[in-house]
Amino acid sequence: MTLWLWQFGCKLRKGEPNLRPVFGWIVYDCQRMAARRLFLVDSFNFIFRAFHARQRSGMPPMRTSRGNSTEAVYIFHNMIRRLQNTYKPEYLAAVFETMGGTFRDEVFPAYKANRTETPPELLDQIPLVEKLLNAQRIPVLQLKGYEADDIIGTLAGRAAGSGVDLVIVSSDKDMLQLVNEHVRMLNPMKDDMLYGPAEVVEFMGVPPERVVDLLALKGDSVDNIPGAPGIGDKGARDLIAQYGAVESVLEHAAEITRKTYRESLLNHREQVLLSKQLAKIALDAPLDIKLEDLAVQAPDREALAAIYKDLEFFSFLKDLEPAPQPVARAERVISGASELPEGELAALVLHPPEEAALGEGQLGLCVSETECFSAPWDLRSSLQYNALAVYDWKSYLLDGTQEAPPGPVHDVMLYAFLLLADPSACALDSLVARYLDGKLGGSAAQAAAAIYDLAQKLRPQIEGTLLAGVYQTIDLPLAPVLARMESHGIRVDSGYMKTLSAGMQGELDRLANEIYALAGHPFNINSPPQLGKVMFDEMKIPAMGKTGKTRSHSTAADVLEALAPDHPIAAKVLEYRQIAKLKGTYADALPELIDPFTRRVHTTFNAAGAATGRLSSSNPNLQNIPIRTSLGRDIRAAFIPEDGWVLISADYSQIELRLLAHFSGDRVLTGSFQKGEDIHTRTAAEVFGVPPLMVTPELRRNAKAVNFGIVYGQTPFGLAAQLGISRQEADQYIHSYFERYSGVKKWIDATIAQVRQDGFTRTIHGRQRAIPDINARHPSARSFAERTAVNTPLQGTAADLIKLAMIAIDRDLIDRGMRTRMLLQVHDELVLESPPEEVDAARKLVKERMEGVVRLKVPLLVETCTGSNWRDAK
DNA sequence: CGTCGGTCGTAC
DNA sequence: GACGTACGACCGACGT
Repeated sequence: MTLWLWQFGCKLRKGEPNLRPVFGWIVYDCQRMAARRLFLVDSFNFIFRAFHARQRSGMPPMRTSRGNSTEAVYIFHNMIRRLQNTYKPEYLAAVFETMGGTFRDEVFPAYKANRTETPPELLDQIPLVEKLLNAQRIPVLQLKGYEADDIIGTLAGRAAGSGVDLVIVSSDKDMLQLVNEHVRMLNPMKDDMLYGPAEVVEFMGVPPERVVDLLALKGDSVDNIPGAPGIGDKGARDLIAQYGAVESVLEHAAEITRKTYRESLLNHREQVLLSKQLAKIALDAPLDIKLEDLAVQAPDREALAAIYKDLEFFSFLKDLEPAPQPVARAERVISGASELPEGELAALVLHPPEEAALGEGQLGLCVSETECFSAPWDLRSSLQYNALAVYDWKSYLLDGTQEAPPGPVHDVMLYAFLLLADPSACALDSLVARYLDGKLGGSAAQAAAAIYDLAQKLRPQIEGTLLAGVYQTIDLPLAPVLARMESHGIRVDSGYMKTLSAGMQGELDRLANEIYALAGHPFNINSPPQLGKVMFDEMKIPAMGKTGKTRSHSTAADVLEALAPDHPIAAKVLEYRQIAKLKGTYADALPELIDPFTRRVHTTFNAAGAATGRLSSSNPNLQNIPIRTSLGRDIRAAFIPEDGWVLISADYSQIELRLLAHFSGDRVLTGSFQKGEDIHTRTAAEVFGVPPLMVTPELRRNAKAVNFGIVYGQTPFGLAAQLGISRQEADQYIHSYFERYSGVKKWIDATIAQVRQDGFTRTIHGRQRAIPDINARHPSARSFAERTAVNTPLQGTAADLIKLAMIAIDRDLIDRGMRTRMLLQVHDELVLESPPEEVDAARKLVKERMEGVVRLKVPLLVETCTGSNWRDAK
């Protein structure tokens, strides 16, 4: 049997369980498509520094009840566990030095002569460290005659171009010479600071390839590298900046004006060259290791438990206890590819390795009514079960060039979403409760069994309906497109964002003090109840409205806006709120969500996220980045393209109103779009009975609100509140609108009547949504249902259209071998990034695909803009 | 100390 | 009650 895996999306590495239930030939979970990573731990380096840091801290030494020192073992083991949980590396090894000399001692016997002797209580712990590593099944690398640096350097050289990124875990600045685009250094002693080429320049003042030259000139007392006497850090950096490599500095030694430098270099030429030789990490150690030997494996739990007991690491011991797993059908554990059962169809689930589970994932498989299986899932087992073809699917998602799977593809989440049109009902446990009348078991095998059963139930309900077409032509083909967008992510300028945040904090402090002065005392401005008490009880400002549920005085923006002219505190609270919102939700939150390895922000697009068929975006939500206010647009400016590239934004112009024109066939509205008029100006002219040239900005603004209101089913009350006019005036606006746009009125009435009859509404493509409350007794519930009935076909059809355009654009970009990438979808907008030479072609392609996605009674119009950030690409 | 409903505010 | 679809920050009541 061939089982296909569809590897999707992102976020797994952060430990967020984000499994997508799928049934059939294909399975998908949500794993980022980034390069696999090899973590090499510079073990002694960490052990020494951690040990000495702890000793300096004055804490009492950590011992077992038998009196054995364990602190070095504890700290090291804890660090390894933290690495595994935080970064979920695919490959991991601990690198050690051997006792005895290296080639460096032959060229310079005094090398590292300054090193103090290793204290015996530390030395005694090294075998324990190795024992723990063995129990964790983490390979230990060492090679006689070489230092850990050389082993790491050699593997760094081999990693280049192999598709595997290397992360050196060390706090040794010498190691920075190895850094490049695919090799970074992670310093666990310094809050996991990650050094790429840019950080090396910032920290050392020279690029990685000049780190050796820097050390050769300034020397290193720790390793006893002599360097050039009289030349320190600053001097060395300046000389390198001017002349480059050490050899070149020496060549120009005679022309150096500063006397001490000139003479030092002329007199110590050989010593400097020797220093360079010592500082240089070997890239050619004779290592006999294959990458696959370093793949992370599940630990040997029994062995670990025994060691934890022996060392009295009781907190670690607790983590080892396996979680209880309910068994609902014959469930067994499989251990090898040869045991994979034969079968036509199968449901398969990949449970991501979660935070506490020691980096161990689970694979669940269900092949029949009676049997399901589970197996530990980590990289090693994926390789072992090579029938699962994990990496074929990875490459499919990366470049989209692989063949499609041979059989039908069933995704129960998408089926459920098409059937129910209710995001909250589509989680696997809700589906199990609804359709299987049961409870979801905890194991991956149980989840697979549930998916198997759900697929049997749901597929027949889709079959032969319009929903089958929506599934085949829209939702299923969109899935890999979304996965690619999530995987690409978008760059956020965190330095800029931090500056912005600091400025905002200043403003907040200033405003808070002014507000406290007006109130007479400090209070929590962020708390609506406290603010209400201050403004309406203490300061006796007349209150306007009450909030819905708690019946307390509302402090919402519209209330404060009304009070602002007479009450300075209201104006200041409004300003405070705006800044606090932008700072808390965006400026502070977004930099936190930058993936340290891709250096980009990877949102999750939820295909079952909105009842109308729209997508939703979360972690972070990139569909509500501010644009309306100037300060808000500053946030948007933090979204930037790849260096030297260009952001492209493509917007549907008035897509929902165009769909309204199409559906209603209204003469004025269709005519207006066919002639390419400014739609709000024309509406103002119609509603207010003036010639278009007489429409003032004020009138246009009002007409715009009316147009929006029509799409959302607005009431006179709502329009009045929106525009700050009387109910009677709002009534009049809406009345005139329907008089002039009688086709629209007819369509709205007919749509509501149809939903009353059928109980549901549909998009052009057949996506449907039930609206049971359309016949409800409660007038408010019924009105709500009527507004939903009008809005859903407009919003839902717009969602279907942009999804179809995305599928076409994605296909085109792949077929043409373009480097342009689609990054974001914001309901009626697509954001792409493009290398300069592709920008024009990409703009043309995107506009054509979006405008040509369907033929309506009115044209679709797409505006494209470019810029060096998202704000300017507008 | 964690969960959850309420309020408020961003987006389209 | 009053404008459709989302996500999420913050607060504070409530239960453990």
